[in-house]
Amino acid sequence: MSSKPTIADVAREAGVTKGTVSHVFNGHRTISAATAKKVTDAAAKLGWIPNQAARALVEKKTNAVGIVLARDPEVLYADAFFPVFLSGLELELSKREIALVLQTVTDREAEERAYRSMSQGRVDGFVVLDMRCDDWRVGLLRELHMKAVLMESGDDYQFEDFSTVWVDDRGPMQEVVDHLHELGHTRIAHVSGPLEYVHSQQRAQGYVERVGSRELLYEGDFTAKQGVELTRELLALSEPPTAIIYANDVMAIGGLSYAGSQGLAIPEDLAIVGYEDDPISVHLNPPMTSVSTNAYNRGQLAAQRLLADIDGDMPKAVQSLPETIRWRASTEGSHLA
Amino acid sequence: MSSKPTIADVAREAGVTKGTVSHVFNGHRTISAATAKKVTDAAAKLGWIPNQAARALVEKKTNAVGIVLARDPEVLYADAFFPVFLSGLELELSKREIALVLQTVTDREAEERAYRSMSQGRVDGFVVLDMRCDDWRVGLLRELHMKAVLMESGDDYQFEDFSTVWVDDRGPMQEVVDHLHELGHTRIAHVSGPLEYVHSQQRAQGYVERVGSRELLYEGDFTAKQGVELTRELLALSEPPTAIIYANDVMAIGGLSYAGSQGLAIPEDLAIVGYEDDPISVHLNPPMTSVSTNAYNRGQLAAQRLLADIDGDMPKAVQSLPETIRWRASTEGSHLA
DNA sequence: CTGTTAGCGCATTCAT
DNA sequence: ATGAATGCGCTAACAG
Repeated sequence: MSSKPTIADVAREAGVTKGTVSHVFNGHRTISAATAKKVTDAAAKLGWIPNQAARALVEKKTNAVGIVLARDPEVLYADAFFPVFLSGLELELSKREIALVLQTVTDREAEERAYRSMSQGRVDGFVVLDMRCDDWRVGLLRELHMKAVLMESGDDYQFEDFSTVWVDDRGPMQEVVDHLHELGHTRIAHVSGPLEYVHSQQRAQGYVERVGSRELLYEGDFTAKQGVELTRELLALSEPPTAIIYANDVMAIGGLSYAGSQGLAIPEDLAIVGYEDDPISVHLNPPMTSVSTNAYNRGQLAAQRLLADIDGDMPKAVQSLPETIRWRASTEGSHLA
Repeated sequence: MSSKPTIADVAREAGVTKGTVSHVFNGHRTISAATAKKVTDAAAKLGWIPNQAARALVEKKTNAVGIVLARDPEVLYADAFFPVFLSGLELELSKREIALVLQTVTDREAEERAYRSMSQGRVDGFVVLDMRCDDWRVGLLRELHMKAVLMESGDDYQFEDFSTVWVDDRGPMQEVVDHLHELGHTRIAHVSGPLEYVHSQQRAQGYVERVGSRELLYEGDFTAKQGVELTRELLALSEPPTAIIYANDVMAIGGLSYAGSQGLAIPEDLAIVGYEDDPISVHLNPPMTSVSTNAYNRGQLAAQRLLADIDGDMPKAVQSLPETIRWRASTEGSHLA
C-alpha cells in the first residue's frame, strides 16, 4: 500500500466503504462534513488519486483529447503553425486540467489504428489537422462515434455532425496577388504545400484565380529544402518570376536564402511572400512579408469547441480570426514599382 | 454493437472465447492458424481494437509516456528547444506506437496532481524537463514508483534510480566568453534564463567563472519582451557592455531588434550571441552566432532511455551530443577586434 | 491448443 | 446519509 494505494485502502483508513470515498471525490451525492473530512484526510495521508484507467473504463470518459500526427515530426514542428497552435490549445486545456494525447504515425494503416485505439478509452475527442477533400477520417470518426473538431480552410467544408474551426485562405491569397500586381509584377509564382490538403488547395486556388494560370504553380512539401529547390527551378526558367509566394515561412526562408546566394537583391530582383508569419519573419534580412494565420487563436478555438462538444453541445462551425497580411520590405520597393 | 464492439462481440463472431481472442491479439500463447484467422477476420469485420483503459487497468501498462509542462505554453513553444525536442522524441515513440501525453499546469499544486494522476493508469513513465536543484519532483517520482528520464545540465546531477540525459552547458559558455575576450571585449553581459533552473544556472556559472563578476548577469525569463527590456537596461548603463550573451535565441532576437532600433550596428557596436541555434538564426540580419544544443538528438535519447527503463533496463546516465558554437556575423568583426 | 473464471480499481445501482 | 453488490472490458491463471 506504500506504492499504489487504491480506493479500498482509503476506505479502510477512513473507516467507510469504497462507495463513500468515490462519492466524496466526485460529489455525486451529499456527504456529511464529518465523513468527508475523514475521507479527504485519509486520501491525503496515503497520497491517493483515482486511477485514470479504472475511471475511464467505468465512466467512459478520459478527460483527455487527442491529435494523430501523420506528418514527419521534423517538418511539422519546424513550421510556425503547429507549435503555436498547440500552445493555444494547451492554454485552454490547462484551465480544465485536460490532457493532450499526441500520437505520431508513419503510414495510413497506423493512422487508422491510432484513431481506433485512442478512441477506445484513451481520449474523449480529436482535433483533426491537415484536412483533405473527402477525407477518409471523417467517416472513421463517424463510425467510432467520436467527438471531433476539424480544422478547415474555407466554408465549403462544413458538417452536420462535426464542429469545425475554419479560416479563409483564399481571400488573403487573392489580396496578396492583387497587391503584387499593383506593384507591377506580371510573373508571379506560387510554391504551394502538398495539394492534397484543403488549406494548400485553397491558397493555390486563390492564387490561380487571380493569376489566371497554373504555369508558375509549383507544389512543395513545406520543407526548407523544397523551398530552395523549387526556387532554383523557378529562377532557372527562361522567363523567371519576379515575385514568389510560398505556402509557409520555412519554404520562403529557404527561397530567400537561395536567391541571396545567387546574388539576387530582395525585393529589387525578386519579391518574396511567406505564410504563417513566424514571429521571427520581421527580423529577417530583409524583413519578410507574410500572411498571419493566427495559429494561437485557432488552437484556443479548437479546444473550446471540442470541450463544448464533449460536454454535449451541438456541433458548430466557428470562424477564427481572419488572416492578416503583414507587408514588409521583402515585397516593397520592387524593381517595377 | 455497431458502435463499440467489445472482445465478447469478437469472440461470438469468431465462435471462440474471449481468452482466445485476447491471446490472438497479444501473442501470449500459441494459436492455431485457423482460429487466429477466424479471430482477426471477426475483429476486422467489427472494427474492434482492444480498449486501452481496460487493458491499462489489468496490465498496469499504458503504452504512453507523459510530460508535465509547468511553463506558460506560449513561452515554451516559442523557444526553438521544445518543439524540436518533441519532434525527436516523437520520432522514437512512433516506431513503437507509443503515445505522448502532455499536460500543462499553472501552479505547483496542479503540477503535483498531474504527476499523480498521470502516474495512475495514464502513462508508464515521464520525461522531466527544466530540472531545478533539489527538485521536489524527484522525490515525488520516487514515491510514485514511476520510471522517468531527467533532462539534466552537467554531470553533477546523477541519480541511482533515474536515467538522465545530460549535456554540458558550462563548457560551451566558457568557450563563448573566451572567444569574445579574444575579440577584445571586456564588458560582456549575460541575459540568463530563470536561475532556478539548473540549465540556466550552469550557463550563468560558466559565464561568471570566466568573466569574474556577476555585475552584468541579468536574469531573464526566456521571453522576447524580457530580451528587449534587459537589453535596454544594459545599454543604459554608464559603462554599457560591448557584447551580450543570451540564454536563448528568442531573447537574443529581441535584443538584436532593440539594439538595431537604437541605431546600434551589430556587431560593430554590440556583439550578440544566442543559445539554441534556431534554424532561422542563420537567416537573421546579421546572421546570429548561437550555441546549438542538439534538441532533436536529446529528444531521441530521452525516448530511447525512457522506453528502455520501462522495459526493465537499469537506469543510466546518457550524454547527448555536445553543444556546438556556430560563429556568425553577429559577433565577428566587432569594433575592438 | 482452447474454454472457464477471477479479478484489475472504480462508479453506480440497489438497499437501508 | 451510508453500506453492499454489480459490472465496465480486458488479461491471465487455472483447467482440460
